[in-house]
Amino acid sequence: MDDASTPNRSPPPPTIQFPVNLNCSNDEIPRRVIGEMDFFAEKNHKLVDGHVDDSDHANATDINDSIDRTALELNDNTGLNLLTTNTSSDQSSVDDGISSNMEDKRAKNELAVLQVELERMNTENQQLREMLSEVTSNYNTVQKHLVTLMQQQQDGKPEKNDEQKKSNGGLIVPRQFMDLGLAAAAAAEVDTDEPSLSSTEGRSHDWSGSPNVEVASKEFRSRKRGSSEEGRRIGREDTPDGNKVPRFNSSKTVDQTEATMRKARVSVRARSEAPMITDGCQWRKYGQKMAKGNPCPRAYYRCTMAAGCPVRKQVQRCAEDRTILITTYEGNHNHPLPPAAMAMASTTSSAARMLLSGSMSSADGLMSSNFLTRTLLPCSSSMATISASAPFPTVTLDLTQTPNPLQFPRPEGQFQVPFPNPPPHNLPNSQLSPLPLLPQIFGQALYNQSKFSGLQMSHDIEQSQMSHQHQQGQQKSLADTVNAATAAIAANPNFTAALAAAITSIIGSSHSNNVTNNNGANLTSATNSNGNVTTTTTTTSNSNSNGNNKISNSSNFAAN
DNA sequence: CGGTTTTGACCAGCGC
DNA sequence: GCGCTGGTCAAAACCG
Repeated sequence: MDDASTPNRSPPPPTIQFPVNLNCSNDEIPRRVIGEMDFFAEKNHKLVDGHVDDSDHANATDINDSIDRTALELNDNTGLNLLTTNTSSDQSSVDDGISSNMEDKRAKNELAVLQVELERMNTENQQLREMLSEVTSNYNTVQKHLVTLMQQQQDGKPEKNDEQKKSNGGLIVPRQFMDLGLAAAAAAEVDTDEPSLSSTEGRSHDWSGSPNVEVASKEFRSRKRGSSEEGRRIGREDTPDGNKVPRFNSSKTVDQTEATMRKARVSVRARSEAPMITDGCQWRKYGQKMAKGNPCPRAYYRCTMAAGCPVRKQVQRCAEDRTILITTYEGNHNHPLPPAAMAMASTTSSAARMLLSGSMSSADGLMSSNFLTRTLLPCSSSMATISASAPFPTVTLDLTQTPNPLQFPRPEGQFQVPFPNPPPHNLPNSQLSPLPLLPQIFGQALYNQSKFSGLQMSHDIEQSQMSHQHQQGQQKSLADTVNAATAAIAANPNFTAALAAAITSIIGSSHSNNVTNNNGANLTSATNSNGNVTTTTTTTSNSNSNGNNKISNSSNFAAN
C-alpha cells in the first residue's frame, strides 16, 4: 500500500507554521511572522541600501517591499525611541519628586514603550492606508476601463454565430466548447465566491486566442467513451440534486458543460512528502487502482463538501520521483468553497477553462505548451504544460520546479487585468481572506506575460471570426489564465506564507473589525529533505488527523 | 453511529 | 472475441 492510498499515515513533514492573525490589536504577531521568515533576505539587503520601490503597482513584490520596509523601520524605531523616551520618562519621574524605585521606573518604561508602539502602529497604519488606496485606485481604473471596453463591445460587434457555424461546416461542437467555457466560468465564480462580472455583457478583448475548433471537436468526438461515462456519472450523481450551476445556458448545455469540463483536467505536480496535497476541500476516497507503468497506486477521490459535487481528483506518486505527488483535478465544484479551497479550485477551473476555450493553438491536436509557460511562468520554462494527446486534455502545473516569484518582472504599464475580485475594502466579510487577493496582487506581475500571449493569440481571433460569446469566453480565459497562474505561484508555500502574512497584516490593519473568516487556518510551509519547497500544508483544525478521515485541510495554495 | 477507507468486482472502451 | 486498462461501485471494515 503506497502512501498515496493512505493519506494520513505518513509522518507529517517538517513544517513551519505562520499563524494568520487578522486581529491587528496584537501587532506583534504579523510583524514577528515577517521577521522570522528569511524568504526575503535579499530584499532586506536592498532595503538597507535605502532603495525602496514606491511603484504604484500593488503587486506582490511591492507589498512585500512595503511590509519589509515597515518591519525594518519599525524595528529601527523601536531601538532608538526606547532610549529617548525612557530618558524623558526618567526626567519626569525626577521632576515629580517620586522615588526612583524600580517598579515605577519599569511602569514608565512600559508606558514609553507603549507610546512608541502606538507611534509605530500609526506609521504602519498610514503606510497600509496608502497601499490600500493605491489598490483601490487601481481597481477603479480597471473598472472604468472595463466599462469602456464593454461599451465599445456593445457598439459594434455583430453576431457571428451563424457565420462561424458555416465556416465550421455546421459543426456545433466548437460553440459548445465556448458555451461550456462560459458556463463553467459561471460555475467557477460560484466556486470561488467571486463577485461576478460575467453578468455584464460584452466584455471582450482581442487579446486572447480562439480555440482550434478542429482540435476541439476532434477531442470532443474522440472522447465517446468518456462521454458515456460522464453521462452515467452525471445522471447518477448530479441530476437528482439539481444543484448544478445553470447560468445562462439550458440544462442540456449545462450537462454538456459538465461533461466537457470534467474531461478537461488539471494536473498539479508538487514535491511533497505528504500523501496528498492539501487544497482546502474535503475528499472522500472511493477507489484505488494500480495504474500501468507506475508501481504506486492511484487513488481516486471525490469532493464531499457538497452532495453531488462532480469534482474528483486522482492522486498518484510519480513513478520516476516518488517525492513528486501528481494530483489531477477534474470538474468544477458546484458549491461555495471555503477560502482555503479557492485558490486550487480557481486554478483547476481556470486552467481547464483556458484549456478548453483558448489555449488550443496548433492543428495537430497538441496544444502549445509555450502558451502556458509564457503566460503563467515567465521565470520557468517547464512549469506548465498542456497535453491534448493524453486521454484527456490536461493542463499540468509543475510546482516541483519552483521559480522565485519575486523575480517576476515588475510590470511597466498601469493597466491591470480586471479580476473579478473587488478590492479588499469592498469584500464582504466572508471573502476577506488573504488569498482571494492574490489574483489582484499578482495580476500586474503577470499581466504583461498574459497580454503578450493574448496578443499573439489575437491573431487567431481575426482569422476565426469569433462570436460575441466566444470573445467573452476568451477574455475570461485571459483573466482565468492569470488566476491560474496566481494560484500556481501561490502554491509555493514559502512565498504564500510570506505573502499571506504580509497581506494579513494589511487586512488586519484595514479591516480588523470585519475580518472574521480566516477559518483559523495556519499557513504552513514545508521543506523536504532536499530543501525543495513542497506544497504540503497542514491544517489547524484537523492537522494530520485520521479523525473521521475527512481530508479537510487548509492549504497553502489557498493560504487563507 | 455516521462517515471514511479498503478492496474486490464490475463496466466500458480500446487495441490486437 | 479477448485481454488490458481506467474508472467506479459497493459491501465490509475501520475509526473517533
